[in-house]
Amino acid sequence: MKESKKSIKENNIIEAAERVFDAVGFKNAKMEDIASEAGITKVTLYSYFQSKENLYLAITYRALQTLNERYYSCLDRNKNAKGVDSVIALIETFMSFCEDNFLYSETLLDYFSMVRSTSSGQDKSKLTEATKESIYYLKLQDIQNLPFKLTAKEIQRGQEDGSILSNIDPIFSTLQGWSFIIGYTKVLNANGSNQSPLFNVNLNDLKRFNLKLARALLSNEVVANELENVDLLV
Amino acid sequence: MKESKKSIKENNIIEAAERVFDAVGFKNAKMEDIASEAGITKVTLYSYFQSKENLYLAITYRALQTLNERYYSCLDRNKNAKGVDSVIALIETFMSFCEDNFLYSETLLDYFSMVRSTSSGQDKSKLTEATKESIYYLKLQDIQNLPFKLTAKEIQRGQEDGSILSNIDPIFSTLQGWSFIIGYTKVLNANGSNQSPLFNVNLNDLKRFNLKLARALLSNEVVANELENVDLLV
Amino acid sequence: MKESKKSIKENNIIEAAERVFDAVGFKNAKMEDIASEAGITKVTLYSYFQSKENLYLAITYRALQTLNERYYSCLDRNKNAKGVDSVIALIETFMSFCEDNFLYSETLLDYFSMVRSTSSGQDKSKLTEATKESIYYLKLQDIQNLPFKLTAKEIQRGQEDGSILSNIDPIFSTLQGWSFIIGYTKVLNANGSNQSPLFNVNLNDLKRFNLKLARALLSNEVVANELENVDLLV
Amino acid sequence: MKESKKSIKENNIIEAAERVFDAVGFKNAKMEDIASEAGITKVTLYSYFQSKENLYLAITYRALQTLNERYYSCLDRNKNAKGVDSVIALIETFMSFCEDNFLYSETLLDYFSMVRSTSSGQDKSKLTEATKESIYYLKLQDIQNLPFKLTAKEIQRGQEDGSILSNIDPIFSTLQGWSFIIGYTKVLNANGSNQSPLFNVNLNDLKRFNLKLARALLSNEVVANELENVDLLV
DNA sequence: GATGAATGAGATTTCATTCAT
DNA sequence: AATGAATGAAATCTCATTCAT
Repeated sequence: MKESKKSIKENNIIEAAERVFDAVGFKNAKMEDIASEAGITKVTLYSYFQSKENLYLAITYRALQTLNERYYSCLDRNKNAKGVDSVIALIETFMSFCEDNFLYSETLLDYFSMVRSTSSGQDKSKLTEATKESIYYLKLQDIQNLPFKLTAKEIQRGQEDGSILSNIDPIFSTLQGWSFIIGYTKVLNANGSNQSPLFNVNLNDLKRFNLKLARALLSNEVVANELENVDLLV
Repeated sequence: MKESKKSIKENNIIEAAERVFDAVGFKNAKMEDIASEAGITKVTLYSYFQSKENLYLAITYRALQTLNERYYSCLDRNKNAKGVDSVIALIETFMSFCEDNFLYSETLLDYFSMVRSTSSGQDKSKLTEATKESIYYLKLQDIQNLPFKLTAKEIQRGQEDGSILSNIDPIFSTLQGWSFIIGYTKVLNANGSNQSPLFNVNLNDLKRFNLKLARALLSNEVVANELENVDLLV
Repeated sequence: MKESKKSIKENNIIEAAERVFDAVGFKNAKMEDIASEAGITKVTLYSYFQSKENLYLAITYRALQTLNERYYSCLDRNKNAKGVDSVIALIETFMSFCEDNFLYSETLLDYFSMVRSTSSGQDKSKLTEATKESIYYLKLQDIQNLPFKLTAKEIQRGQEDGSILSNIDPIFSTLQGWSFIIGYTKVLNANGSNQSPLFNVNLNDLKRFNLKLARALLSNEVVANELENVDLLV
Repeated sequence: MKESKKSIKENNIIEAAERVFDAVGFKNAKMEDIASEAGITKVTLYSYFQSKENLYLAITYRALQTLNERYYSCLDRNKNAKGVDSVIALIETFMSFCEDNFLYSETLLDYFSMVRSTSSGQDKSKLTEATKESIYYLKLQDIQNLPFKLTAKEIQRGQEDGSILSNIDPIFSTLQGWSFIIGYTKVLNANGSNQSPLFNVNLNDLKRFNLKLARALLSNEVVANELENVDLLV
């Protein structure tokens, strides 16, 4: 089978799996059902994806790829904009991505929970065999830091064009933004959509607030100064 | 068996389960292993906890109870402090709690992911039967909003004592703080501990920054004004 | 479960398997069907016998044990008879055993085909993994030579009591008898029963002839002399 | 493709299959491996032989054809010899054939085990579909009795030329000889070769003894008389 | 006729969970 | 309440066999 054809088939399967996982969750999803949703047999399914976990990681990989693509196209759209605008747009892109794709956002969060700092040689006892053998687990490691790095680079660009405060640490700020996004997404996912209110709060307001906050932290000298002087006392 | 005795045994089991889940994760943990870690047989284990998920929810319940206790004792410690200090202390309490208890923080995040707004009558298709039948699932629903409510009340107290800006919405701010905490915790858990740096960032700095930020957002008029005027442009 | 109980259950399973194998043959027999014939589930079946081949070898072991028992009781019946009579009775016992138990005789023949001289360290490439791991494969090796040895010993007894010619080699004669038995059994099994004639030959006549021949070879000096003088010319 | 070309290819495949079956046995042999041993693909293999069993029966057919050819050439060599010599030569031919071709002898024995008296209308439940549909299964039925018949005819010739006792039944004796051969072969195959001793017996001695015995049974009046008078007592 | 992909049947395994004693 | 055995659901694997191109 030509690569392209094989790839199409893989895509079909992944999409079928996404529908099933989205509908009933990982645990309840049966390989049999995923296969029949994809219009193939279980064995064929296994010939493409060697385990249920591998299939889940394939979806995770797709999620991250999709996110990365959105990042790149966002960067492209903002290549002439100021750095700070681009950074905010990236954060907004991530948030929107999570709003639009419950499954994707969950897979990404699951993934980041799982890796537990792959940089260091930590104990892998929590990884299942299937995960360790998954080709997608490897592939994910190659691109997992991409959104992070792209954001950090954009912050630097902002510092160069003067739109972002020069005394902030790009890495730190990226991590800070990352934690905003995850926090927002988790709250969002615990809710269902940003249309339905959680405790009477419209989650869209939460998003907007986070974005404003991010912008201020990146570029507002007054805010920066004030923060500098906050006394923690803890 | 007297209640107390039974309760002691339940505790032993839960603690054994915590050790096992902590070591190998939920998926890899076997009921058999948990039973033998607790020094009992599988069937006895089942007589106490009717399913693996129920056991996990029992731990989750314990996690939330523990968190709530820490909240209460934090409130007690700060009953004479200003509202804003108390709120910041609560946030710090939650963060520290997550730092100290990887398993507890994961169970809580899992739980909040799972409930997906129990307030509204959403589809429960992703809940397993075991979860629906779990007594701890019910018990959790009774206390799940407690930390949230306590925080909101403390913000109101802060507004009354003048330490917190009067024009902020306590519910909104609580949710905002909640998302900070979750974001921080997820980043933390993806790392391992706040001692080891992630991308060269000391996570303790991230924590301190978040706390400062929270304090500023609650009480700093200048920051509030600046934020008010941020133009999003997104 | 007490040993006895476990043993009873194992027996039930083996008997169920015998019925199924007898009815449809090894290849066509499904573990599922054997399980349900035994009134248990597949998994339980597997907990007793780890593979289909192991189950088959268990039947083989039973076949050999049964044969051995018949040998012992035959020896007991003939303990006061002359050696030659005992030897002929043993051969007749084996033949009858094969007549009565098509499955058993096939399993034994399969087994002896398979072992290919376990005495020497031959290549085991034809053995499946399941066979190599079978406990019954090991157990069979312990008793596989028993009927052979018992026969040889009985020939010696016959030589001592004068009922068997002193110049024959017990081992050689045993092997010779063995090949008679196998030859008869194979012809028999290719037929179905010794009641239905094969090429118009009543197989019972073949059996009687073989027994007569064996007796003559063991004890008839005239025949021995004649054979001695046969010129092969081949 | 011309018939001859097709036939050559078929031969190649059969020979490849023989190598594989010989090396690892029927059960362990994979069609994939046979195909690649033959330098073709699995599908091509299937276009020539419709099933694994059919392929095995093709080998069986070849075995029987080869045996038959050897019988004919043996007959030819002995067309001027006395009947008894010819019969003994036939038996020796069969035995040597089995010595030389482990796989062939096994296929033949498997085949004769399988047919279970095709003369009568027995239940075919143990035959697989693949066997029933095999063209070689049909072809085998046409020639399966040939060695048997040729032997019987040769015995008759011996009776006519006076070299074989007139009062024996050719069919019965042929069957008797057949069972000798099978018995010898099975013992042989359980051993490996007639060079290596089984229980210290040189299998070549067993062969020679069987041949002598056959000759005596066919032509020696003294032996016949003695046998006549053997008392079975069983 | 050749090829790579797919199918179908059934063996085997793993566990959470339940039963019987 | 404790124990060993059994169950049921689903994952996974192995191959002979078939399909589509």
